[in-house]
Amino acid sequence: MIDLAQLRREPDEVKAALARRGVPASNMDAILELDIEHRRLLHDAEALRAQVKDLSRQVGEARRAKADDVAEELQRTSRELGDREREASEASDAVAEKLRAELLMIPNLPSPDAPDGPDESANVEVRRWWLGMAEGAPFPTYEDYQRVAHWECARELGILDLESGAKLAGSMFPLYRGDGARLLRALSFLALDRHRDAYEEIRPPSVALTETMMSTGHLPKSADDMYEVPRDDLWLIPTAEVPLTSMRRGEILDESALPIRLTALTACFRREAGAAGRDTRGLLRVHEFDKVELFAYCTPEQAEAAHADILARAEGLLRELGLTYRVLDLCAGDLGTSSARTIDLEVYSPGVDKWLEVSSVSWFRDFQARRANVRFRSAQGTQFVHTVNGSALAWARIWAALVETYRQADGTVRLPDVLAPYFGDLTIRPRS
RNA sequence: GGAGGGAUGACAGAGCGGCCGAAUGUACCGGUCUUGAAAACCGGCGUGGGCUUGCCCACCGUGGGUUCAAAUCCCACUCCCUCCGCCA
Repeated sequence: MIDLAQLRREPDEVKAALARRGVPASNMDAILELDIEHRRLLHDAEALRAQVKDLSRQVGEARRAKADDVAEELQRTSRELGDREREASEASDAVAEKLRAELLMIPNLPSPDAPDGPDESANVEVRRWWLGMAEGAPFPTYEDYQRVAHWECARELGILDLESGAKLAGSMFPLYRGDGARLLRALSFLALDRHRDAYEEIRPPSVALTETMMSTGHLPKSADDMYEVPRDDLWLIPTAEVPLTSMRRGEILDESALPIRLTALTACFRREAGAAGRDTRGLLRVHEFDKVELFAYCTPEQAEAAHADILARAEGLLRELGLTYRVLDLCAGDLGTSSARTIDLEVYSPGVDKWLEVSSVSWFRDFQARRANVRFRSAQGTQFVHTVNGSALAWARIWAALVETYRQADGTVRLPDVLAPYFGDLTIRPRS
C-alpha cells in the first residue's frame, strides 16, 4: 500500500511517479477527495464521542452523589448524542472503507532507478553471462542434438510424464519420474545449502489466509491468478514470498535484529489465467513448480545491499550450473504491483530457443510492510521495514534448460559437476 | 469432533461496569552516587489517527451486542493449554 501521508504531502510527485506505470492522476485525486471527506466525518464523530464520554463521567459522579434526577437527565442527553455519534461513525467508516479499497488498488511507486517504459518490450538488458565468457569465449553456439525441446528428450529418457500429470490434475501440472524427480530434489538441496551461511531455512505452510494474501499485495488484485479453497478461506501460495512476508505481520522488530534473512523451498501454485496458448508447452508455463525463495526484512539503508545479495546468489547458482543467462532491469510499466524495482534473470534454453524467466529479484520499499504492518524501532522512532525478495531459483524452467543444454549426441544428459554431491552419477540415461 | 481453562503493554502479571490506556515487577532509556562498573535512588518508557500543538479519538485475541458509560457483562469466531476421540 502506498503512503497516504506522502500522497497528501507531495501529490504531484506521487502522481508523476505512478504515471510512469500508467496510473492516471485522476485516481489520486479521487483518493485525496475521499481522504478529506473521511477526515471531516471522523472529526465530527470524535467530537460527539468526546461529549458522550464526558457526560458519562458526569453520570457516574451524580450517581455517587445520590443526585439521581440529575443523572437521569444527563443519561437522556447522552443517549441522544450517542445515537448521533453512531450515525456519524458509520458515515466515517463507510468512507474509510472506500478509501482503503481505492488505496489497495494503487501499485507501488517505481524506483527512480527503474527504466522508463510501458511494458516488457522496454525492459533493459543489463548483461549476459555464459560459460567461459570471462576467458573470452564467444556467446555459445549449440549443437543440433541440443536443439531438442525438453518435453521430447525428457520423454525419451522417461523422466517427465506430462500425460500422467494431466490425468491427475489437468494440463500444466507436470509429473517428474525417476532421475527427473531426483534432479529436482538435487537442485533444491544445492540451493538451500548455498544459502545456509546467511539465510534461515523456513518450511512454511503451502496455503495462506485471505488476510495474509492481502498483506503481500496479491489480493485483491491477483485473485484470478491463484487457487482458492473457499470453504476454509485459504489460498494456495503462488510463492514463498507470501508466508515469509507475513511471518512477522503486526510486529515491531528490533533494529539490531535486522536484516532478517530467510529462505524457503515450497511448491508454488499459479492458475496462469488468461495465459492459455502462450508458451505453454512442456515446462515453459506450469500451474505448480518448486522454488527456493530468498527474502529479507531490513532497514531502508540495508535494502540496496540486501537486494544485491539476493541477485548475486541467484546469479551465482546459474553460473555454477553453467547455464547461459541474461539480466533484465524491468521498466516502470512492467513492474509487479508491489515492487519498486525488479531485476529478472532469464536462462537461455537451446532446445526451445527461448529466454526463460527463472528469477525475479524485487525491492518493495515499505509497500508490503505497510500492508502487513511490519515495523522496527530505531532512534528516529518506529518505522516500516523494507522487504526484498527473489527466487534462487525456480526449478521447472531450470530443469528444462539443464536437460536441453546438457543433452549429449547419444541422447543422454550429462549434468554439471556441481550436482555430483546431490545426484551421484551425473549421467541421465533412458530407463531400461 | 467432544469437555474444560486461557488470551491485557517488550516480557511477566493485576484489574472483572464509571476515578483504567490500564497497578506492580522485569527489561529498556536518561540522571544522581562511583575512578569505572554493579547496587541503590530519582525520572522517563505502548501503537495509530485527528485538528485549533494542546487537547481530542481509537486500540486490553477478532467481530458483533447490551449500557448514559465496557479490558470488565452477553453472543459468535480465532488461536493457545489440558483431557477424551480420530489419525499420517
